[in-house]
Amino acid sequence: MHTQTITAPTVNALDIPHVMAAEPADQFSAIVRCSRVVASEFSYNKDEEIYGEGEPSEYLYQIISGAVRTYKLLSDGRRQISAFHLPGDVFGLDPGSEHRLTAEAITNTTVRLVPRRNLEKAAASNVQVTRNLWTITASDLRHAEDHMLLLGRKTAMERVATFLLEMDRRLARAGMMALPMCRRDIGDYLGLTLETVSRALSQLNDEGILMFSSARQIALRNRQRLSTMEA
Amino acid sequence: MHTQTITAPTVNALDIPHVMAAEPADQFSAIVRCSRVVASEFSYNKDEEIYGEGEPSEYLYQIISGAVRTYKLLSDGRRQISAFHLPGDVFGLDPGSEHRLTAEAITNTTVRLVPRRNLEKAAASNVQVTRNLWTITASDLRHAEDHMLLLGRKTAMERVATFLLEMDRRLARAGMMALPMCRRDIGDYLGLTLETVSRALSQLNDEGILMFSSARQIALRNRQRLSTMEA
DNA sequence: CGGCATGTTGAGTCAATTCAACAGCAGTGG
DNA sequence: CCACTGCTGTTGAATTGACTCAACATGCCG
Repeated sequence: MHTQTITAPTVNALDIPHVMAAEPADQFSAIVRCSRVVASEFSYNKDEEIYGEGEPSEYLYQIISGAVRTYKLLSDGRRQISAFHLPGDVFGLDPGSEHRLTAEAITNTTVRLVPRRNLEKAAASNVQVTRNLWTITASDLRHAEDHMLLLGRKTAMERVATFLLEMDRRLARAGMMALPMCRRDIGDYLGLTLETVSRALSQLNDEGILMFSSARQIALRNRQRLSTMEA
Repeated sequence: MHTQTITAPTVNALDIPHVMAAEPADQFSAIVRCSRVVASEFSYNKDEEIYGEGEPSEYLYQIISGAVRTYKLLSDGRRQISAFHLPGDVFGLDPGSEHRLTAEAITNTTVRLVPRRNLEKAAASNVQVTRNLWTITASDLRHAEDHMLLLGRKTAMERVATFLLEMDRRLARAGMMALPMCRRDIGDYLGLTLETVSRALSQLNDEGILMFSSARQIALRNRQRLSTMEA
C-alpha cells in the first residue's frame, strides 16, 4: 500500500460509543465499537491507488473526507467503475482474501481504517460484528443490482438522470452538489463515453432541469422532471 | 406465493449432516444443519413467479432441479436479468424484509426452502449461520461486479462468449450443455436483444467455436479461443 | 397434422461512439 | 501581470455496432 501521509493513529474504539450513539446507521462505528479494535487514519493524494484488484484484502475503510472510485479493468484498458464512495461510506470489504476491485482516491482523501485481521477475530465471537459486516455487503449488492439494470437497459439520458439524482441525494448541500469526479469517471460509471455524458448534461441545462455554476458545481432545478426521465 | 405443487415437506435438517458432509461448499446445507430448521420442498411450473419485487422476503431457496431467473423491470417493460440460478444454487436471500428482484421458474423447478424467520432465530445466536448467510450475499456481489463490467464495457460478442463460458462451467456434462433459457432471457441477461444473441451464436457456430445439436444444446469446441474473445 | 412458440436471418435505422476542433480555466514561470 | 501550457469540458460531423422491423424456418405439443 502506497500511502503518502500518515496522520498518527488517533481514534480508539473505546472513545467512540457515546459520541456515535446518535448515528445508528453508521455501521463502521458500530463495528469498531463492538470489536474494540483501533481505527487509524490515512490520507491519499488525488488519483493515488488505495488498493489494487487481486491484492490481499487487509483493511476496511471509511471515508472521512474526499471521494474514492472502485473499478475493474479489461485487458485493453476499458474500465467499469462499480461505485463512488463519499464521506461516511465504507469500502474495501471484499469477503475473501483478495480485493476484486481497484480503489483510487478521486480527490485528496482521508480515511479511517481497521485491519481485517482484528475484525475477523472480533467477528468470530461476536454475532453483531458479523451481522454488521453482512449488512455492508448487502448494501453493496443492492447498489450493484440497481446498477446492472441501468447498465443493461437504460438509455444515455436515463443513466445520466439516475446519476444526478443519486449524487444529489448523497452529496447535495443547500440544493447544490460539488461533483468530485470528472466526465470520464462519470462515463465509466454509467457505461458511456465522456462526450455522451457531457451532451446529456448540456441538454438538461438547456431544458432548465439543472444549472451549472461550473462544470462540477450543479444544482438540480426540477427533481421531479428528472425522476420521470430516469425511467 | 402461488405454488402449484406441494410435494410434502420431506427433508429434515437433522437427517442431512452425514449425507452432506462430502460437500463443504454447500452453504445451504450447512445453514440448515447449524440452524436445525426444517427444509421443505416446493415445485413451480415453467414461467411461474416464485416471488415478486417488493414482496416480503419469507424464505431462502435452493434449487433441487430446474432453473430460475431473477430480474428487475423498468416501468415500460424493459427487463434486466441479474442471474440465472441452477441446481444447487441458493437464491432469495435479499437482506432486509423485502425482495429487491422478481424470481421466476424458467422450466419446471423444484426447490428446497427454509423460512427466514427460523434462520434469523438461529443466526441471532450462532455466528456460523450468520457467516454462511454473509458468504452467500458475498458470492452474489462478486457475480454482480463481474456482470457490471460485462454490461457496461463489453461488446455483444464478448458478452455472448462470457455467457457461454459461464454456462459451460456451471452446467456442462460430457462436454455438452442444455440451456434451460430462451434467447430473449439470454439477451435480457446480457443487455442485448434476442436477435443479437442469435447472430453471435450463429457466427460462433460458423467459426467452429461451438456446435449446436439443437438451439439449446450446445457443445463448446474451442474454449481457449472463446476465452480470448471474452476480453 | 396443424398451430403457436421459438429461433434465424436480412435490410434499414438510429443512438451512441469515434474523431476532431476548440473553449475555458488553473497553475507556472518569465 | 500576462503569455504559455496542460488538462478538462463542450460541441460538431461522420461512423458504426446494435437495434428494430420483417419474413421465414424450425420444432414442439396437443
